[in-house]
Amino acid sequence: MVNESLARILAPTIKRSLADEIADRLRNAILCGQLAPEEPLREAALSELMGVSRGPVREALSRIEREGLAVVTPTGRTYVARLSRHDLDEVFSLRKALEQLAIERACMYADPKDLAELQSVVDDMAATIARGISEKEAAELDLRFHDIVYQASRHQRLLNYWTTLRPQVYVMMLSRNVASADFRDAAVRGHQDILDTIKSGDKQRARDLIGEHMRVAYDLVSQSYGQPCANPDQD
Amino acid sequence: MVNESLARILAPTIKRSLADEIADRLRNAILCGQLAPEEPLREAALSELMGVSRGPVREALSRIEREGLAVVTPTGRTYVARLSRHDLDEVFSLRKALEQLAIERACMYADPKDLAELQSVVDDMAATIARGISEKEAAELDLRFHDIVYQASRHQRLLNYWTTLRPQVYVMMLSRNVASADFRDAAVRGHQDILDTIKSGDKQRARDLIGEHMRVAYDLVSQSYGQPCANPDQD
DNA sequence: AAACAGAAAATTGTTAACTGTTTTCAATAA
DNA sequence: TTATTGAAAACAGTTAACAATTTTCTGTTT
Repeated sequence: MVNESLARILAPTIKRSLADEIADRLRNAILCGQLAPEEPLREAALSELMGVSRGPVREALSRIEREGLAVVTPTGRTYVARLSRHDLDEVFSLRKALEQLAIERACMYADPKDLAELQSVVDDMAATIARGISEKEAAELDLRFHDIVYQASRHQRLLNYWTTLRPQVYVMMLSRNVASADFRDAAVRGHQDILDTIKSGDKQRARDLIGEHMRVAYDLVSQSYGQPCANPDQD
Repeated sequence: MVNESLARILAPTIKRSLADEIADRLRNAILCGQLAPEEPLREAALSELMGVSRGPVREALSRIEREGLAVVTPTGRTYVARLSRHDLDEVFSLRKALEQLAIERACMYADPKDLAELQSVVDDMAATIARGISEKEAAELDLRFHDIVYQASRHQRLLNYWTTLRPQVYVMMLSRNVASADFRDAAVRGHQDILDTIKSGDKQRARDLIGEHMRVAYDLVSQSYGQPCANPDQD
């Protein structure tokens, strides 16, 4: 066998089906707001617009639906999802449960490479905030940090679940307030604390910290969603 | 508007696509062991066997894969999944996180109908154990109890996640020991305790109880999967 | 024997046409 | 004007054929 870096360069090209690409393009269009909530997603129209047949579009729509970015009526019509406060509560309560599991395992399994990547994201955050951060940048840096935590948790199923929940979290973060003063002040310190706790290996403290982190994230996003829910989960 | 019972009778027939039905049949075949682990799932062969075209079969296979009952190679070949100890650890750690969220919410939202259904399952368990319970019956009654907890949690996304995880849990429970003496002795009391705690509304106690319940379930199934993992999650 | 190359078969990815249902719209009646 | 009906259009579900890729097989070479 040859050396490792050559193996990486010559590694088998990962097969991406048309459906994968179509799903990516649709997801982007929705996340950028080019496809607004409630807008119908018609297989025929999309396939024509995107220059492919209905098959791959159909498959892509099914993924977009799984990710919660589209909803399907009982009669099979698909529309871009409009996320309500109820959705917000569901997404964040679920996310909290997943993140707590992820960070516990990250405490056990994170290797130096994971830790370095986490630190690099925190540093990026500090630098970007210093020169003025946009909503989009704030959301993407934040999510990238958590992506690495899931990666470090060494739990394929957990990562899959996060991958399907992630786009909804992104949509909600973009609906304002994420780059607010509160965020700018707290984000760097908050994520650095989490990283330090992962390094320390203190699972219980990590759990508590990420729980609080989720509560803060929820509150921040919550302002854009009308009157809050009676009991936004305290424990 | 007419009366309620008539409305129920004349209610719209839920549209089930061919893909839905094919997925059900494939899932059953796998759960019954008629399709053994590693067995290839070929679109053409299955479509012929099941008397439909490849389209619905393709869609069904994608769902079966999502449920973890099948795996797809990088080149698109699909096989019945063989679940390893590593999968067992993943499934049960994830399940624990989901169940803890579910039961907390069940403490808040369960209505008398949910509680009655839970009690009825516990009673069924007692009766079935008294007359000799099979592996299959044990697994199905156990899962039915937890289904109701998720239903009572009033959390659509959480229920969806459970629905995709459930078949893997079922497979693992069937791989022996679930109807063992340990199970028979503990199952009824264990589930009754959980139900009573939901009734009491004590979220923290419910969380702890279901956490312990998951540990017991893990240990029971674990025996069939070779040497245990270093740290099967203690907290 | 083991490794390789090339042809043949098998299999998935993609497309386009067909079928049945749902939705829309316009004409008609209350 | 507001319901109701029926026809037309739009749409998703399904199928079958085609294209591209992967796997298997077989003969050849080392």
